[in-house]
Amino acid sequence: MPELPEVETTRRGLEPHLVNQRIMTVIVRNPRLRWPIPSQLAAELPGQRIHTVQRRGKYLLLDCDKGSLILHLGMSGSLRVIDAATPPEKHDHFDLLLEGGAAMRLRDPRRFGAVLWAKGDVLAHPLLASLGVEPLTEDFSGNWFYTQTRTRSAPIKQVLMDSHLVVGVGNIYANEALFRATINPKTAANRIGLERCTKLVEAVQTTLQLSISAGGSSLRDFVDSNGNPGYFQQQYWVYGRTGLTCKQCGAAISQIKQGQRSTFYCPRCQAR
DNA sequence: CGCCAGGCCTGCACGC
DNA sequence: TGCGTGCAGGCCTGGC
Repeated sequence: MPELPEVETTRRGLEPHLVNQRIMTVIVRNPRLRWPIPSQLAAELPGQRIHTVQRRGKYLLLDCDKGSLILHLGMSGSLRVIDAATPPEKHDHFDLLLEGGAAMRLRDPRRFGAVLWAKGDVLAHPLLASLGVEPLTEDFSGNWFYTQTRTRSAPIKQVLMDSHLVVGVGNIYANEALFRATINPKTAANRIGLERCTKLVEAVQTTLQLSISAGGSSLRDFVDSNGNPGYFQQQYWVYGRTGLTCKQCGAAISQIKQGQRSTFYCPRCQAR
């Protein structure tokens, strides 16, 4: 389940293998992702050079000569750089063959991911244009978050996961950050004061940073890696720990549903 | 067999 | 009226 740290780790792993590489061939084995992979890619991409590998939210952006390739991993997607001769497996839907014999291969069993092509300003693409602030920049501050949430009466967890406000905070890290900030996930966002907003913003940043740092250790093995950099090393405070004891206070971790998503929290540490 | 997990878009209903 | 907001549905497969 790639969240921002996994996407950023993937970006860092891809970057040295892709930048300044020329695309030789595009292989689409199954175009049926969240949206169809554009059929013109196979004709349009070969010959183009990749200039940068960037990230916006959970989208990876490969800036090429004549446009940008937009990649999203959905919830089960992974990207690897492998030898182009490696036989594809069942859910390997998309390859970019590079000069020199390497390939970037997308695997996505559940096909919630996306491969799209944007000409011109990629950030103006409909999927990217209305995204919120990047959580690891100064734009995401306690003051800003406090101001933004005054009109939001929804539970703080759902507001935190609104990608039109702040990007990259998925279910796992929303739960973890709220624990760190000792805020109850059900609290209405506009009932959280400036001080606690600041605490929450810092908790989000700490949670994401720590996770990126953990994922970084697998970067060296990105080529031929399992394609899930960092993901298996996670240590969670609350996520997936229903009924287990809180690592902070020993109370039993609760699980509830919010907006059709599972929420985990410590009823004692996160009382309000 | 049924249910659940996950990201996030789309479409719809609601209130100011 | 129009907009912001919040809710629900849908897309998929693997694992229990």
